[in-house]
Amino acid sequence: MSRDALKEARRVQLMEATIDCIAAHGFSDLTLADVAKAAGLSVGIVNFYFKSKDQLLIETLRHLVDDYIQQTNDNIRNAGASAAAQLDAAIDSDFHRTIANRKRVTVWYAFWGETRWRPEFLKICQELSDTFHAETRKLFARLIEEGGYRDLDPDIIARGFDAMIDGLWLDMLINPKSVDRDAAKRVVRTYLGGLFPNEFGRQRTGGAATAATA
Amino acid sequence: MSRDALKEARRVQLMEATIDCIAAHGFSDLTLADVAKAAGLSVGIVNFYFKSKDQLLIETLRHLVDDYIQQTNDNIRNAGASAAAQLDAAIDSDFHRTIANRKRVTVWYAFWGETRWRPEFLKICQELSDTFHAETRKLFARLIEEGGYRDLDPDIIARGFDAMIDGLWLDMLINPKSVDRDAAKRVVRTYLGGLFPNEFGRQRTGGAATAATA
Amino acid sequence: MSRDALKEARRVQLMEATIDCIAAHGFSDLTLADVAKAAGLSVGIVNFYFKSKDQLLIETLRHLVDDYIQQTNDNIRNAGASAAAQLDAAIDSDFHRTIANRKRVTVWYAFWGETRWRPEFLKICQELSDTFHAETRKLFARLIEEGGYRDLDPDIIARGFDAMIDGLWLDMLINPKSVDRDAAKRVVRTYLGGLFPNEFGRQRTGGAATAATA
Amino acid sequence: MSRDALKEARRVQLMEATIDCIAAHGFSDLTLADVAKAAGLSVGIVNFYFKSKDQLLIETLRHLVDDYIQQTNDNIRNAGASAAAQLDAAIDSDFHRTIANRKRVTVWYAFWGETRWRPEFLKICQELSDTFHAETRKLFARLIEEGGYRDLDPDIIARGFDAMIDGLWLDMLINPKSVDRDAAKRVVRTYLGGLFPNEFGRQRTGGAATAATA
DNA sequence: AATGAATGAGAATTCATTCAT
DNA sequence: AATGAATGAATTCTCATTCAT
Repeated sequence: MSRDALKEARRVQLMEATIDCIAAHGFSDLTLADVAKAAGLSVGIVNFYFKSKDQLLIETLRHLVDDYIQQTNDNIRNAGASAAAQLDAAIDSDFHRTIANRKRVTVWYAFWGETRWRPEFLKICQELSDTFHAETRKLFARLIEEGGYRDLDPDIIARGFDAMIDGLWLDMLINPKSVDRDAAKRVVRTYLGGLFPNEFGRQRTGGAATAATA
Repeated sequence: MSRDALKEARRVQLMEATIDCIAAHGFSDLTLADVAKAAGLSVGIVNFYFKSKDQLLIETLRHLVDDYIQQTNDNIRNAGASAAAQLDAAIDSDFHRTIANRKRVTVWYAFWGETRWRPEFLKICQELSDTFHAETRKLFARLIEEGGYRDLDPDIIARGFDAMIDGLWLDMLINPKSVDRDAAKRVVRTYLGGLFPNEFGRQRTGGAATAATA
Repeated sequence: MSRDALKEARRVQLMEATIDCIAAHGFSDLTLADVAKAAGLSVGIVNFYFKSKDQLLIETLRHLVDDYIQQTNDNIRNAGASAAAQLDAAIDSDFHRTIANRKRVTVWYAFWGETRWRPEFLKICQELSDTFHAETRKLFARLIEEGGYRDLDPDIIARGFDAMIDGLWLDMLINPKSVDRDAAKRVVRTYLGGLFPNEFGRQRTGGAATAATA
Repeated sequence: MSRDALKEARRVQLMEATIDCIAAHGFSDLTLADVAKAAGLSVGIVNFYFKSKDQLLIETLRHLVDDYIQQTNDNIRNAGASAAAQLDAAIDSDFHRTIANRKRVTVWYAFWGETRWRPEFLKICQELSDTFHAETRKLFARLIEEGGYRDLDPDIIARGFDAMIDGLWLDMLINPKSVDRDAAKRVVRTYLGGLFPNEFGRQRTGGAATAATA
């Protein structure tokens, strides 16, 4: 492995360790000593690869965002061509165990909790939010057209869709017993079923698979 | 003022100062010195009225929750008797400026961000979540009955409702320009409009007021 | 003792401890832990009374300067009225054991060594230097007039006087065996003896006392 | 270039880099990383050519001293044969721009400031001091004899001479605007003019050139 | 009840030094 | 010979907590 690649690997190693540590002990109790230990390295190492703790956190958030975007895009791209199928894939993706597991959700909320006072966090979160809103709005616009719906505003529906997912993540965080992955998906599909009965209506249990891929 | 009342007044004063400080500087930068200063008192005071910083935070969260519950209940109680009217009032309440202002939302997310590692926070948040879910589920159950709807699961719909509100708060936190109070309410009403067309349908702009209070 | 006076006393205590520590271990090995220990207090104390280590050093230098100025002024004021007597007192003062002891000289040179990169140090040293140059120039101007000398420039002579004293301090630092207090005074008086034979000439051993107070 | 010569060249390169770094950032902020960077080499290199940071500093001081001695000797040797001419050359030399420039003086004082706690520094400085005192004492002894002076102690005069130069360097460090090279030389010559009127007297501006080379 | 000086544990950060490559 | 990643001890600074007044 080249020296540069090795360096990048170490950085990723440290960012993953940071995520683990936040998940394990929380944001305000995060110490660089813990991170270094989790990465199996020495205390001085973090300040060698990252200018400061702040910088480590910023880059870790960026890492988290990139990861999320890539996985989601992959999952959507693998779905059928119809807007309904892709929305359905988006729902599955957002509650897939590699994305919405307790650790990840925990860390997302940890970052969101600090966002207000860290301009760099905010910027990254805004970018993600904007990117996804644009994406889902496009899907809903296509769905409305493909389904021949009238009087529906894709922007508003997309906002509700995104917000509901974030809110369900919070439920999974706070009430993991009441809200599991499948329950969460059912909730979202009920929302969409009201507005798009042909594509998402009437299936409480089996998902929208049949309709969506039809 | 009695001795106990004075004591309670001091405690409230300190909890409010805590909320202000969290809103101003963040959760992980919160110092008791700041809180004391914001309250116009001396550093030693916090450990006098609260056993520890942790305890102060726990009681502040409780204070926040109580405040939220009381205000929401008041707002719902003042609405009409129908489930639709009360749901409508709940929406208005949740995005009212005394509840969903930037400071409050900021602080909610600050606490939620830490919830995972503080069992006492978690417990309080769970209680709130459960209480409200029970409340909204009841409202939706009544709405379904009152409206003569079939095949709708009040539990699922209530979950989506609660989640969407929390998610919209996050939007207000991250994208205050894109998502303001009115936009947020429209989003929720669009959700309900899909499922309850008679009570919440067809009004994209004016709110559900007409239908709901009918 | 009032609270404010107590606070000031603590500050002085810490500055004196700083001087002791610099004298004992050097400038670049100075740690706040050492200072606190020398003052018989706990580690956190320095940052309680001084904003930072830098600030402690700056104020310590100022303290040192004030001390020096006050002592010197006192010593000069106690001498006779003639310029010669006062210059003689200045020489005695500058090599008096309370001013030019090894500890003090050590610390002066420690600060001078850092002066170049610490604008605040530089400013304080410049002020001292300017103040004293003005003072000695005035004395030499009077001496020239009182003695009826011609073609002597008080400014140049004063510069040489001040410089020689600083340089002799360095000798005392580096070669304490070759240059003691008395030797140093003799050196300065030899300088003055060349220029002011009536007041400082011909006495190699007894000092200028006789002539000066004549 | 032989292996040994190359090695020596690297060592000199690093010592010069050290001098530059001290001049640029100060003694207590000197890091080996800076030195290596200034020398255009890698961090590990210093500990390769010098056993430790301490050793590098000691050898750098030695380097500085050797440089000073060689230049001064050269400058004196090029002067006339008389003691007066050589003393005059010594004065010119000590304030020549290659010796008493701000960078060099800065670094000298940086070392002197640390001298007290570093026995090796002290030893080197003592040697230099002793060497030069012996040298100047010899010159003054010759001057006294050549000029037929009586009752003058060459040892005392030489001490004053050396000290005055060191002190004037301090002035150049602290008050570069008030004390420049020419002013400094005038100050020293005024000192000597008082004691040796025939060789250094009566020229306030033109230097002692005429008398000295006579 | 209230103050605020004092404590000391804990954290980020720096940097001389080592050593595998 | 030279590099630079990695180490870990040391240092400054912060801050919850205590306690004498």
